[in-house]
Amino acid sequence: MKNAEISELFDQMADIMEILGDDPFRINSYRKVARLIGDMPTDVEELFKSGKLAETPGIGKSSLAKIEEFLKKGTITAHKDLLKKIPPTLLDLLKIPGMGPKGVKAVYENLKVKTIDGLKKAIESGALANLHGFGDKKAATIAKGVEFLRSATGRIRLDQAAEAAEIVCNFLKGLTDVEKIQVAGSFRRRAETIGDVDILVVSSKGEKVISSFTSAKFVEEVLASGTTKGSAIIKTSTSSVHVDVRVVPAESFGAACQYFTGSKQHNVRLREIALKAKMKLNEYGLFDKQDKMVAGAVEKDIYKKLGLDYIAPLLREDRGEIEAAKNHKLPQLIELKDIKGDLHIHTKASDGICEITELAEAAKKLGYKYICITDHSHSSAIAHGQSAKQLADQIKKIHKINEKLKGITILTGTEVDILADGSIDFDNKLLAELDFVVASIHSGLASSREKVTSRTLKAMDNPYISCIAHPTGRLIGEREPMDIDMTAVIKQAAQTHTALEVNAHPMRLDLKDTHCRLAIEAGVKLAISTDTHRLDGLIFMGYGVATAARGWAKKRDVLNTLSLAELKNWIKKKR
DNA sequence: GCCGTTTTCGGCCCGACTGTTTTCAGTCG
Repeated sequence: MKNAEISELFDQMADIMEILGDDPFRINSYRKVARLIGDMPTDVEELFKSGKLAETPGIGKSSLAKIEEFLKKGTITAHKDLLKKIPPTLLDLLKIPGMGPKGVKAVYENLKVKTIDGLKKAIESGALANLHGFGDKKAATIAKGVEFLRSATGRIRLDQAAEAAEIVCNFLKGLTDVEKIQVAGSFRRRAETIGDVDILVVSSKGEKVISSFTSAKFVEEVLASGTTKGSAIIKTSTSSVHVDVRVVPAESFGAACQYFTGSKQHNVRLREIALKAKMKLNEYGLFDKQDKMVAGAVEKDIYKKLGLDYIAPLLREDRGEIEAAKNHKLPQLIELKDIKGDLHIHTKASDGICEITELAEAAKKLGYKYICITDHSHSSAIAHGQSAKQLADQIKKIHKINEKLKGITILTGTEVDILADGSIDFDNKLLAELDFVVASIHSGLASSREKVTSRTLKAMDNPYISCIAHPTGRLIGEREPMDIDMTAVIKQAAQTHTALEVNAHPMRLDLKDTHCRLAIEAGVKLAISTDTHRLDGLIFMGYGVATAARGWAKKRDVLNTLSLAELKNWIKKKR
């Protein structure tokens, strides 16, 4: 799949044109193509061949020709030509917070700085501070930016963002001048990684609230502190998180929620719709041509006045939700309360740390009707996988526990390894004893596209395998997904009556949102599971539900919204 | 570079904060 490479090339062309001072609107169209291709869950080559790429709004003749060239030759002439115009290392400078295209151009032309190391020297010698348009403070900001780039990956996981949001919200709740608090930004949309946490506050004492925030004890560093906006790095138990707090007037609260929730692309589309209707939309409200506010205090009213159904934050990515809202075709999204059980759980028997009964009791408190115990199979030696005998004993043990247990049922299961040749770690006779089987790949993740794909397809042919767990194997920020043909996997899942897992762990979120959407469109059931190894991991279910919902999942698209009887019937159909 | 229920040419989203300035440019979201 060449989507990521093509997306990267278009972004690079846009970067170079920015440094060269090219037409901003032209640059924007390159960025748009980069985003569109990067977001596509389907192989761009397939879309090109079927002619669907040419129909995609935002991809015109010129971009299409460049993409075609890349598919045929592996390079884009326009990209090579642009690269000749600047030293390629200037693109690294652009990644430094505080350095934009103008700054990069200025240091290159005036100081002959081409690299981050060169920039560091220019900062140390004072040359940067003496440059026209710069100064001591700006040089210091850029020096910090260089450090930031070296230390951090820049983006954090959902659970890390959640902790930061909780710390700051709890603090703000304690301030007397704060009337309302709302977390916005990519965290509200439950994007898979978060850049910074945006928190909105209604208050008439903006400056006071901001200065309280920036001087709070959890603040490591203050980045900005004005009358309506404070920006700081705060300390959590696992990381340092960039948090922005913005104070807005009550009459603009809804507009601010809308604006700061984004995504940027979604907002651009809304403002275009406003302009066409002779109105203006900004973070203070929606205004008619006499500049009179027609909506602002309530977020839903903004959408209503623009002629749209209310769009849930999870869908605000400009992936068709605006058209659907216009035509009253938005899905009724799945919610956490629809979940009736967790189908992927580890215990002490393999690499978990809990007893079966502890997990069952905790799940009961969450309102679940069933859980499935799925310890590893013996090939996963690192995870202390169970032998066939150990699994057989565990089945008996679970039956016994079920006899005494009230209010929740424990299903017997396993997370069985898909071996290198696509065969399964246990024989079918043993698998037939189990209520529910998830299968997954834990070895050879870096092998070829053909290999990892055919292993997965073969596993799905097994009548006892009800679900493929973490289908791409990615670990966000740590490990790339396998090079697996998801179109083929989804097709096979539909044909073989196999569910695909949405692993809810914030480090996995696998399937990801766009793959969820493809699976749903193909009629595949999703199983949202935590894959927990400990008690407190059960609460990650919400991230999985959000990811599925970002893929437009409704309740009926998700396996573990079924009652126990319905679930058993569903499993029986394949056997 | 892309697009069209005002348009095949002429538009293309909007504001806060900062720092370097003498009224504004650059960056960010």
